[in-house]
Amino acid sequence: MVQKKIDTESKPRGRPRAYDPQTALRRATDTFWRAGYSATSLDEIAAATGMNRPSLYAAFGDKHALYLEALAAYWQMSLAATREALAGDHPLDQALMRAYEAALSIYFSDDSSPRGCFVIGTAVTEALEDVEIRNSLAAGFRAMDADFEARFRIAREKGELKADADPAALAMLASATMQTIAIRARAGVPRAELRALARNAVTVICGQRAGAI
Amino acid sequence: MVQKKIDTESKPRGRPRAYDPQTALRRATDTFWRAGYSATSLDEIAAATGMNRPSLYAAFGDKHALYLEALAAYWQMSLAATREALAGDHPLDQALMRAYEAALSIYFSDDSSPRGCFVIGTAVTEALEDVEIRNSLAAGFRAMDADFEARFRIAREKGELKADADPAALAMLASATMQTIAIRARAGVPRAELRALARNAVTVICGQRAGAI
DNA sequence: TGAATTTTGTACCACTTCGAATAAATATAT
DNA sequence: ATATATTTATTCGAAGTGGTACAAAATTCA
Repeated sequence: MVQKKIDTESKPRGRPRAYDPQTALRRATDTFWRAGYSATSLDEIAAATGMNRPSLYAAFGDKHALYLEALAAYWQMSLAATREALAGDHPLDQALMRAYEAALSIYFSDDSSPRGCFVIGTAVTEALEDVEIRNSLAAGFRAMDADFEARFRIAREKGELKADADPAALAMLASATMQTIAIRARAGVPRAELRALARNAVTVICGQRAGAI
Repeated sequence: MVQKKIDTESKPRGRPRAYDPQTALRRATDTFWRAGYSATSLDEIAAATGMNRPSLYAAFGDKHALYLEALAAYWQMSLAATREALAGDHPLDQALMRAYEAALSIYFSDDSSPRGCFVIGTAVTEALEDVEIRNSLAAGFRAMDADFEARFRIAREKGELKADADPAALAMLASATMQTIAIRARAGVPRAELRALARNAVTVICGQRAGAI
């Protein structure tokens, strides 16, 4: 007699859905990811999700709303991955490398071919003429900067960085490194090369070799 | 009686062109710049250039060929600007800031609104499914990396950097900084903020404050 | 069993897209 | 003048676009 949760147990009235909204959104994301927002047609998304267009509209609204939902979900997943990589008590350089490795496994998550970052690969182009996408971009970058900066602040307190190190400046460089990896992945640079790039960047950022006179 | 140059003086046979290919290409570039490759129609380009579609075809070939030409011209202009900024005998930090200032004045060259980098804003999206664009991207990035690296090598020889500084690693970071500026400009970050970002990055890259213990 | 409800699938619509075919216009050469 | 050469302008067409209307299908409730 215990009603487990409201509406979790009781089946809805009409014809049941033939798709799972979660996986449908993931498939739609994959489709946008390859060709970008404008070059992706609703027919392609319908084919990828196995839904037909009216079902897409019922589930997500129009193409724009669907893309925004995909973008938001990607940010959430992506930022969580970075945050989790930076968490824990690893040394600074290892924590940074964990973040870049996490990013790389997203950028190379497609078996057939590397595709870089969904945000960099699809949202940046649209940002100029689309306020909502532009705002999502700005907010996401701020969040990533903040995550890096928090870690650098901890590092400075722990003595991993000199007392006069600038966490915000280092965070920008860490984000920039993330972005250049995303871009270069889409330009065809192989994963191993990007990993080496990340290692070099980490070395400089941590100040172990960045030589001034 | 002196024939100045072959075919420079002698007018061609038929109806003269109503457009200047140079400015037409520039206008087409501006159009792609705003909305990207896929979202820009030939009609919009025709309107922007004042040409009609058949004339566009006669002059540049199809949409794809036109875009490739615009992309090549942009790379040439953009790389020349960076190279010129890095040339001369300015101190390293000033030379780098000159490069970023040059980039900023390109990214903010439109009076109405900032638009970031043409490459980052339009080519990265298409790179995945378009080999020629992808190759152009890869080559352009290599060229920019090489330009920065050459300057860092000189800096090391001149004693502006420590003897064990890694010019290639620093060049990647310098390129990454350029790219993050390009991306953030398109995301709406104001110019002054990007200039400050560049200054911070230069400070770290030059090793004046990048503090390790 | 039959009514109610929700989703699916087909078909359709108005519009845009790229590309080309064809005719008109404008110049030079003879 | 007339022929020739080249560009411009109009028009067309076939395919694709996002979005919607509507009937068929599949389920629950009474």
